[in-house]
Amino acid sequence: MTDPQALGLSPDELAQVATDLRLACMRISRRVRFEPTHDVAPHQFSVLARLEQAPRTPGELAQIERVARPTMTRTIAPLVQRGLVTRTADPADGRQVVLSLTSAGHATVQAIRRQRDAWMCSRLARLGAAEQRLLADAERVLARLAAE
Amino acid sequence: MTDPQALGLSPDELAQVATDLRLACMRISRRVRFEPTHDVAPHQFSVLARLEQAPRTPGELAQIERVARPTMTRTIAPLVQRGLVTRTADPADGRQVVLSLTSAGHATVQAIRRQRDAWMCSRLARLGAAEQRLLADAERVLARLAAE
DNA sequence: TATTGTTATACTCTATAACTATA
DNA sequence: TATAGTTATAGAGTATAACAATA
Repeated sequence: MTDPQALGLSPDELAQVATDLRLACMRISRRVRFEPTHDVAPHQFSVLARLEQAPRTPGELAQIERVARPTMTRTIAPLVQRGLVTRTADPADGRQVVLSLTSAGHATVQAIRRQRDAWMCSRLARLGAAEQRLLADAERVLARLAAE
Repeated sequence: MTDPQALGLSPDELAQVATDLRLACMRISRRVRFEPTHDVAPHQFSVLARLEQAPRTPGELAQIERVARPTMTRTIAPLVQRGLVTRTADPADGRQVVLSLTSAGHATVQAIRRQRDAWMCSRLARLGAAEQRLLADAERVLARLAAE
């Protein structure tokens, strides 16, 4: 097993790739986030995306998003006021409130997602076939990395 | 030229890769940013990193970071107070102030960068040799994408 | 008494408008 | 008069502490 092709990168090479890959991901993330949104701030979008999966109480959302409960109260207020989220009383526990996406909320989440995808999609389209396949393969590894 | 290997991905495949790749980059970026920092907020780190390249005036920094000048004034203040940045008068133009990193500022930038790299580096190290080389190649394409 | 959610208050980051000093 | 920077003030987003309603 002395075939260099079978070996991983050297520690130095690995460190260089780590730095460059991290920077590239952060820059892409930044570019995507700076794309025009439907006047929905990042923390608001996070909440809408969570509620898209399933209705949640404010307390659950606070825990998921790792913010204090009063912070979530204030994050939710304008979303309810704008008609993107509805509040319903929990029949089983009078203390709790259940938040759900309205149809307008669903539409907003999808529109923002489409915009963000469009940024990446237009850039991928300009690449050559080999590079497109390279990124398609790399994406699977990156997704695993991010999920760890 | 009907060899399918020579063709790019189909529009549907491209859209799927765009979505997945974007999400992976955003998640990695988020994970890296959430690593413990030396009590330096993201916007403060941006300024320190700029000053590492070269000394700058507050006005230049405001323009580069795309914030209002008074915002930059307030961003800089605690960095000067903590001894990470020094202010010197511009001998050629009495209105201007030149900001530079102190040695403590340099050390802080490098320490934060090392921490961020460590997150990515430890994960790359666990990958197989082929995946490491795949990401090394993909990084070059991603960097180009981010720079556009 | 413990828990869910809100209100009260304060700190940080951002902005625009007004001010000071220099060109 | 124009420019660089700061100060004044205000609007979000965040936090902790105190409160109300319910379990």
